[in-house]
Amino acid sequence: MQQTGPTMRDVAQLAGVALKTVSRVVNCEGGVSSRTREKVDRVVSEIGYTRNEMASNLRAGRSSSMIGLIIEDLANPFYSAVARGVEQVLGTRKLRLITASSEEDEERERELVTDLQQRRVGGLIIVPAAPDHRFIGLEIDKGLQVVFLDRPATGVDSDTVLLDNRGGSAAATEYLLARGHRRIAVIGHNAKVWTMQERLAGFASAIEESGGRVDESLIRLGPVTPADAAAATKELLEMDAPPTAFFACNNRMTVGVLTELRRQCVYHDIAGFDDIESAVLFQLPVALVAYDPVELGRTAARLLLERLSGRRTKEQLVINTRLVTYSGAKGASRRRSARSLGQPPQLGSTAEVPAS
Amino acid sequence: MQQTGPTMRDVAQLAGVALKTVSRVVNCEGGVSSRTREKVDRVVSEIGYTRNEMASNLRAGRSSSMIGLIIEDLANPFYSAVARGVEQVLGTRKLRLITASSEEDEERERELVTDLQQRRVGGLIIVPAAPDHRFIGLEIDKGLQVVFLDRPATGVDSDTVLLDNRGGSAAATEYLLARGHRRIAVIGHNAKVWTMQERLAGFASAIEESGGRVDESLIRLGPVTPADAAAATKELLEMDAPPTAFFACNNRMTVGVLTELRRQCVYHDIAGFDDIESAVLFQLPVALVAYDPVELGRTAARLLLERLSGRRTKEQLVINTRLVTYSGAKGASRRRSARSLGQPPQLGSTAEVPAS
DNA sequence: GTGAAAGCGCTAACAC
DNA sequence: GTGTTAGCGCTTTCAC
Repeated sequence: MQQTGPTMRDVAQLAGVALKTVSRVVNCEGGVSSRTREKVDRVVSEIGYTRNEMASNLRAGRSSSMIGLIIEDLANPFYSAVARGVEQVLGTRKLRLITASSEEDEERERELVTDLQQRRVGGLIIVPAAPDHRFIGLEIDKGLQVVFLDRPATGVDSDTVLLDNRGGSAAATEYLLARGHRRIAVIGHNAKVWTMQERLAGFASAIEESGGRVDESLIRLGPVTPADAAAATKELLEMDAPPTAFFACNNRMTVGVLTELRRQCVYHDIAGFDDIESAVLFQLPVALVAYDPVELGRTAARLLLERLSGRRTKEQLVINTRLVTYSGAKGASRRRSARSLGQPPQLGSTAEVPAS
Repeated sequence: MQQTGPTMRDVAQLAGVALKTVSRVVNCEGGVSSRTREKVDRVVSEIGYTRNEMASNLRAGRSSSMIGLIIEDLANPFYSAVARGVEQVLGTRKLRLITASSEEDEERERELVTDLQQRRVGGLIIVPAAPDHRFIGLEIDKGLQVVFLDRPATGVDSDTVLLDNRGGSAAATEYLLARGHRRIAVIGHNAKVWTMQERLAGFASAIEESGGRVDESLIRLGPVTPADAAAATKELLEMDAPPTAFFACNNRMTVGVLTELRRQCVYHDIAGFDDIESAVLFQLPVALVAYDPVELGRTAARLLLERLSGRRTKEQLVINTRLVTYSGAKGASRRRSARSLGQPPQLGSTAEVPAS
């Protein structure tokens, strides 16, 4: 773990120049004759000198030129796509990304914030896990720049980037309504999660705008795994007046519902939140709410860069979604038979997509 | 970007103690009376002091207690799972992870290595992109600790963690052979990639061990997207003596082959490298070579920690794979009808799974 | 138990 | 163009 290596002083000594001259050359500051520069450069590559960024940042009173990203789980493709988007934007400014998974654990989230604060990151992008984020408010007051992602933080005011959960869910629901369905089941997980609440709200608003009423007996909240969702689907189908269509609140729910429908050879209409890469191969008709998670990350990173450049206003951006329908037809070579029920993905828009 | 905040001196002054005493308290060094400690702690939380890790590491001559992970693309679920595995192991030692995508670009890879070296990371885990890694050899000689992941690096000698590409491919091929196939097509991408070569070698060895011979006319290398793979499949099926089964060298190829087979309503046997999450729903019989990418990451991280603890030998570990078969039967509630043709996933084994 | 002094590797501010 | 001095925020060393 000891990492010493040659220092600027070593280079200066060997090149027979002053420390500051080496600094000038290494940092391309100019004001050095080309003869001197070459001499220094030669020594640098001879002894394999690498500038110590920690010392550099310390002396200059800068942050560590790193950004922290606290997400739920890096292995989740949604979050890793977000991380990639962040990375893309940061790369243009020579900023590096520290990724850390909170595992939805409130205490771990706090620890990570503290840890990254100690490392003097330039800013933080956080998917809020804790129910209360006032502790981050304190850090923000002390000068930490923060952007919240995917969910709003409670008790704090800072930039936020969200998905259009309501609009997307409403569009999916309208799709099912347009196909004549009046008994639509909803399968989703934990209603405590903000995104889930939003998706339910989108569903409800579409139903109500169509003049219908939400039937609570058709709503099943709680399933986590696809197997849970399949079981819930089975139960729903055994009702006296079973649903004729399904709205699945995320990709795992969609897979679960599809699995059960297929098992029973019942081909009800289904719509779901989140696109699924290999949905073409399901050979079942399904409409999915798609969006670009990489763009979510990029947007958050851009907001953070703006803050680092001095902006102090609070922005809230909503990333649009689009409805993609997979026909399920056997010979279908076109994957997506209808698209963009909402506007195309679009940035900088603070407006939510109205239930069209 | 200026991040000053209160320092230890401020705390010392306000608490009426010496700088060193604050340091002792903050670092839980002991040798401080509880009265003094409490006094210091109070000031710390009053003014919201956070220790500056950069300064701490600098003075102590330590590395930055961060590890760099250079992969191809963080948005690729394979790599993000690897990253998660690395993160899990590092977390136990208060080490943070800097993730960076090389985008398979040789120059970018070099830049990232330099950048992370400048930040004085404790070590590096790299998925080698460049064809030649002698430049990393120089850094290793200077004391950088490196573990290579998923592919061996050429021209350098350091710890390496690989997948059992050959064994997995051989097992997949044997599965097809056991089902009576003698004309097996292979669809894979760029043969310049090491993993692809290994998979082809595994295929060939299985064919040859069965007494058969590899028919070059049935091998299609080049496809990148599923659409490419589908087109290649179409071509193969139009041959005078078409193949009766397919071996797809990665998940995208598998999806492509399946798409085309389904389009033509031809239900040939197919085996592929990489598991696919929603393969149950394909409703097509398929055998996939599965493995645990998180374990790959964990293993690499463990090797790196060992190096950081002083080990100087060179280890090469191979992560086993297993063959998972999806029946494709309509009412199949069991997802996996046969499994573990090879040994179960197992660590620390340097032996390749023999073609069983 | 506590503290004063020195200095990690570098850059800012000023001299020459 | 180049060098000198001071000091970033902390830990080390050693003295009391």
